[in-house]
Amino acid sequence: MALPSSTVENYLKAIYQAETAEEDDTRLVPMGRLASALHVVPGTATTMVKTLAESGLVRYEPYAGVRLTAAGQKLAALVLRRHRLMELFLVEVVGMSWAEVHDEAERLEHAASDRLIDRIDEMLGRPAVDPHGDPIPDQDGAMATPRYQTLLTCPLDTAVVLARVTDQDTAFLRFLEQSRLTPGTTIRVASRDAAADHVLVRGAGDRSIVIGMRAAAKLLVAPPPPAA
Amino acid sequence: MALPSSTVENYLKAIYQAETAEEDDTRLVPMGRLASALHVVPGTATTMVKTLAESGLVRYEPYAGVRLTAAGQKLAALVLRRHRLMELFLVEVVGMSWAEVHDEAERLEHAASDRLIDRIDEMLGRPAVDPHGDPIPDQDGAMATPRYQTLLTCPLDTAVVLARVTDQDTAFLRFLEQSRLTPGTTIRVASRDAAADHVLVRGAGDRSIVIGMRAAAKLLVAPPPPAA
DNA sequence: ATTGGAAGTTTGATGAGTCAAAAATCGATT
DNA sequence: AATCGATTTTTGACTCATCAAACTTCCAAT
Repeated sequence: MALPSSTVENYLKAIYQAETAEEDDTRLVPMGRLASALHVVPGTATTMVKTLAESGLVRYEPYAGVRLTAAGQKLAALVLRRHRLMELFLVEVVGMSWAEVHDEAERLEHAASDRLIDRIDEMLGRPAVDPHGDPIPDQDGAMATPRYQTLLTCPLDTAVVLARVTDQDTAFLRFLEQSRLTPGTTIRVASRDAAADHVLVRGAGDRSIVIGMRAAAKLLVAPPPPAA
Repeated sequence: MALPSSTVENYLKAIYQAETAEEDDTRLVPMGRLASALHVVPGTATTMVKTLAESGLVRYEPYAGVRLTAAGQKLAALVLRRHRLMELFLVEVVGMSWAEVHDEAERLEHAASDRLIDRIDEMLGRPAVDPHGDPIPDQDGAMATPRYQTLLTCPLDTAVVLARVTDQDTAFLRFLEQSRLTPGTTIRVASRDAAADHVLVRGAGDRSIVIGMRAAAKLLVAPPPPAA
């Protein structure tokens, strides 16, 4: 019941993200997925998960997988809160690039006190989302979870607003930045070609960007806001 | 030669600070002092120091003590750089209190990348000292080390500028803040009484503050700057 | 010179987190 | 239903950092 180690925090975070990555959120997270998300061998994940289960943070079903308990969910959400507030802080206040803050926050999230995090939250005006559009949980671990469409599912030739990017890879983010595909930007999907495995996006300034379908699935969009 | 663990960083920092705490900087740091600074038992310090010696970061003389090599000094200075820039950043940019930033920086110094630290350095205008007056090493680990007097040694009834506080204890710092004894303040020592073990300070707004001699030794002062 | 106590070192053990590799289990296909 | 292959679990070992407690060394006072 002492304060969780950063290893424990990382396991909880990874389980949380694996759970919410699937729309079917009743499914257990298999050990293999968890292990590869954390860059450990499967045996390590099994061992760790069993101790997490003993702490009451997860429910573990041998050979089936793992799921967070309410306590584990709350802790995971608070880790995400620290991570996402830190990211936004690094972008807004420190002036770091959108693409590079993830790795930095990955370490700082375990070192920052609640006091510091709350101060940052206040400075930023209690923001709802981080620079990638990921929602920021509040002090109780509660967060809004809007359901977005992706560039694969949204209507063609219709203006939509890029709302969220579900991949933190630096190179990918740098590409998006260069292509002006950052959250808040209004775009439209011109066409999709399953055979070519690509999507043609009409972005800011009517520029055309072709991205693969795997990448397109990572770009979440919302209907444009009612014109101001 | 991989990146040092935060434990290694803490040992180097503690050795560095123990070395420079004494004016006679040719002396070795005894294990006991190091162990108590790090809140470990002496045996632990001995073991760790031997592995540091194998890495070439310290020179270790059994039963005598330990001293940093050039490599160890540089690494220690870079840890202090991260720590002190972080402290100043937390005060200046985040608006945290002088008294509480030390503990926060104690953890963040191990998590912040060089990139972040350099960005902070730039934001703050490449400052020379942190909020406690401690000098900030540059990227190469070099730092100015002015020799100050203390409230025990400076001339009586002479205006001096409080330059540095060599104790990071939160309660002590809070007391100093309350007493307006913060770096940059011009003060004078009205009297010293060895029998009473106290020093009478005339501070800002001519207020009188009586502090013990142990505390007085922690307040370093410089001659006042030539009047502007 | 001896010696007693302080300081330092060694030894054996522990806990956290990890890997490699052997063993067990599950499930999909025949 | 039997089996093969993928996934998962188990086992044994290892590293890092630590402590407790036994042991050694040093030095200052007799």
